[in-house]
Amino acid sequence: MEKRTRVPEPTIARLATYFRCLADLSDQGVGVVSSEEIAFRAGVKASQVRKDLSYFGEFGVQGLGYPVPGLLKRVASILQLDQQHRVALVGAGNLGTALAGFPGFARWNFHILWIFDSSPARIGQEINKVKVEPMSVLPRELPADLGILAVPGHAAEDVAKLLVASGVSALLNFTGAHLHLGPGVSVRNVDLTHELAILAYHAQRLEQ
Amino acid sequence: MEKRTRVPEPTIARLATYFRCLADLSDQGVGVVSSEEIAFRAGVKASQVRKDLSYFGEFGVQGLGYPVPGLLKRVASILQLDQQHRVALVGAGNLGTALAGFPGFARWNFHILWIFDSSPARIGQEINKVKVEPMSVLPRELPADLGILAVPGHAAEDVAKLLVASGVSALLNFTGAHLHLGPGVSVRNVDLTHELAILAYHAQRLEQ
DNA sequence: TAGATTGTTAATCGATTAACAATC
DNA sequence: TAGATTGTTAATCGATTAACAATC
Repeated sequence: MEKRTRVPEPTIARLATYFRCLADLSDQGVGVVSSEEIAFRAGVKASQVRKDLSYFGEFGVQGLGYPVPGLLKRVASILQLDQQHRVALVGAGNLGTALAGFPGFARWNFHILWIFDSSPARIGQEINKVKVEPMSVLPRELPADLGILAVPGHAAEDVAKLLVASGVSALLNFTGAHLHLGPGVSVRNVDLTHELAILAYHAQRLEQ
Repeated sequence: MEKRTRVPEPTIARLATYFRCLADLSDQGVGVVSSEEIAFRAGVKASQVRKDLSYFGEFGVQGLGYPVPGLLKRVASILQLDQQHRVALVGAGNLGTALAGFPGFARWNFHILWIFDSSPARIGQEINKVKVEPMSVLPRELPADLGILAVPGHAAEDVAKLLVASGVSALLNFTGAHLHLGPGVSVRNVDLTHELAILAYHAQRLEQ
């Protein structure tokens, strides 16, 4: 086992993919799986799977493969998916509302427990059993580890700072704005228009 | 200018970020901008900006910077954002409905013109002025270049193939499933639970 | 002209992949 | 034992960055 090398970010992202594959295999009652099979399902190379897992320990049996239940548990534990996560959502517009009701979150142990918005029309409404609170109560000590930003781009940075001041240490940012935050906060940017733009670029090249 | 080297995928993704920065600058009436300033707004290095742009030509003036209107137009043209895009959406659940009404899409010239779903409860409904059609009409020749997959994971691959058979050459995949499609189709995967899992991993490390 | 900033090269960095010894 | 597959090393590949000559 490799000792405490920094784990590459792409490895973490792939681990989530492996988790999903392993959960499927587990549902199907498969007991042991090879890196080759995981790789095929995840769309990567087998050596990549082995390398990724090796950052965290030795989970396989030579000549045989990986015991599915054991590996599933270990990957879940690495990604903290064996724990309940409390999530604060800011922005109860179109997208925020959809995110609040997204069934995939609960299945992965992510629970949106707070929703904030600045629009009087939305404050007080209930979305998925959570009451929308005014943004003006922020910052407020929140026992949440994760935050989701679904506000307009121009408000992004200010709201991000309020969430961080409320105790959130990782943010999922849907605003498209680049956040200038300190090194103590982890950010993942999801920009839906960017994704379509990238596809538009490729579609044009594929049409020729 | 570099000649016809393959453009790295991360470069294309950053181009979308630059586009947004340039649009902001243009709105503010800024006439000329340096790679340094673009880089700061986009959260990258200045040399990265210059390198990225150099794949497509020379757009700057030495000693001065880049003329904002000109560069904005060029980047828009590279990403095909100067053209209307017709998008087919499959899956009118929680997420699909939110996507259909996402105002960012229209602003970037992406128009969802078709919505398909298999649930009788949803078929015939109107979402954002588009009538939901039964999935059973697919495949059908669609003058669409882009497709969005917002169906449950187990249906993902079948639906993807129907869209491809309908003429779509690029897919935005929200299902979390890995799609085994040929090389003639471009796919971007957006997996919201994966994003939260990655953040959960980092949040744990930041808390120590 | 002096100062500034581009475009491009070459060096660096980091991630992916192939290969294979270890071993079940 | 023979066959299979892991864990790990070393080679490859590709992307980022620094540096600087070109030039406005």
